[in-house]
Amino acid sequence: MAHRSALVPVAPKLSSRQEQLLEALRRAGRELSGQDLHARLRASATPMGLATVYRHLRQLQQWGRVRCRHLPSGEALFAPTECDEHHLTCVDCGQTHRLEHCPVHALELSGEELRGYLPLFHTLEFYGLCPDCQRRQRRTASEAVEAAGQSASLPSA
Amino acid sequence: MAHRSALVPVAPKLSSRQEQLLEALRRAGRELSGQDLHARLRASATPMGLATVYRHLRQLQQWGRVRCRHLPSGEALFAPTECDEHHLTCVDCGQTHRLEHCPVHALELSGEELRGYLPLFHTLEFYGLCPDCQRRQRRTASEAVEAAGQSASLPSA
DNA sequence: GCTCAATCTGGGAATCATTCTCATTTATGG
DNA sequence: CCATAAATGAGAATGATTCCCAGATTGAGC
Repeated sequence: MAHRSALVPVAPKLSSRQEQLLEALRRAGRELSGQDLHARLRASATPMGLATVYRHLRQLQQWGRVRCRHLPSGEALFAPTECDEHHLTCVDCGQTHRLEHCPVHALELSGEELRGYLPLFHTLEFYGLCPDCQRRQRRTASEAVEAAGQSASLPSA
Repeated sequence: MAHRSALVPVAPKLSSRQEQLLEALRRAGRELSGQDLHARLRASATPMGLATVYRHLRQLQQWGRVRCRHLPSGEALFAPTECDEHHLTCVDCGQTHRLEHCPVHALELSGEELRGYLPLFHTLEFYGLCPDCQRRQRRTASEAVEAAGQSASLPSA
């Protein structure tokens, strides 16, 4: 991934609260929601209000230091941009798995496609049905078919 | 893209309301939010309540007929899965552009990585700052620097 | 055509993450 | 120590989505 220092127009020194927030994200070792972060910092020596957490998250995102993705539930998850990972998520139960091997290596947009944007980060997310939810849905479907009262099939799963 | 017919466990005939919803999405020619769809259908001969819109959208998503992505604002946008496109979105103002050329062609997960999931769809989204927001931020930053009444420099990183 | 049960539907309340408001606190410079 | 600006957080406001439930619709069986 290209280093941001050369590109970002505002490459600001972070305030101590911003450092604190980013550090908490790094320590977590996994993506956290705004609420998660608030809860974690609440326990620390210098708690941070929810409004402040969200304010800084947005700022850090615009500075390219933090990226954000959304679960199917709508919950927003944040992580440091240097932690560039992708996921496989069940659209039913919401369970998500980190992908070990990034399926795309050099992921970049051409200059033309950039339209003058300053690139900050990207998300690549896969969605599907996890084995449990597949089973549950198959079961429900069978019941529906039975209820529909038919003859022939039930292609033996 | 692999056709779903062979894969999806429940490849159900859609109810007429579900067809109506999917058709509205197709006609729109762009991604729509649940609220958008509700508003559009409200005008039709057979309006659909908000609860029903969301119910069917979820169901269609689990059947692999509809995919969903989230704007930075958290708003969820839906589109038919056959319409497989990606975007470049400004993390500040939220403006989004459709990418004309998909930057990745064959995007697939290995069997091992699938963990038994039934793949339904994926999203690949790029985020950055649009030219306007870059300018605005540069301006703000300069003011800040002036206000800070500098001297030497930003201790680089 | 009629009856009954199961399903579908939509209005409105409930939820919940996020944002906004604004009074207070903190930092900075003089 | 004073004055001004920036940062902060408590709590209200917002807004999308989901939940609840009573009424409407459907389809099977008669």
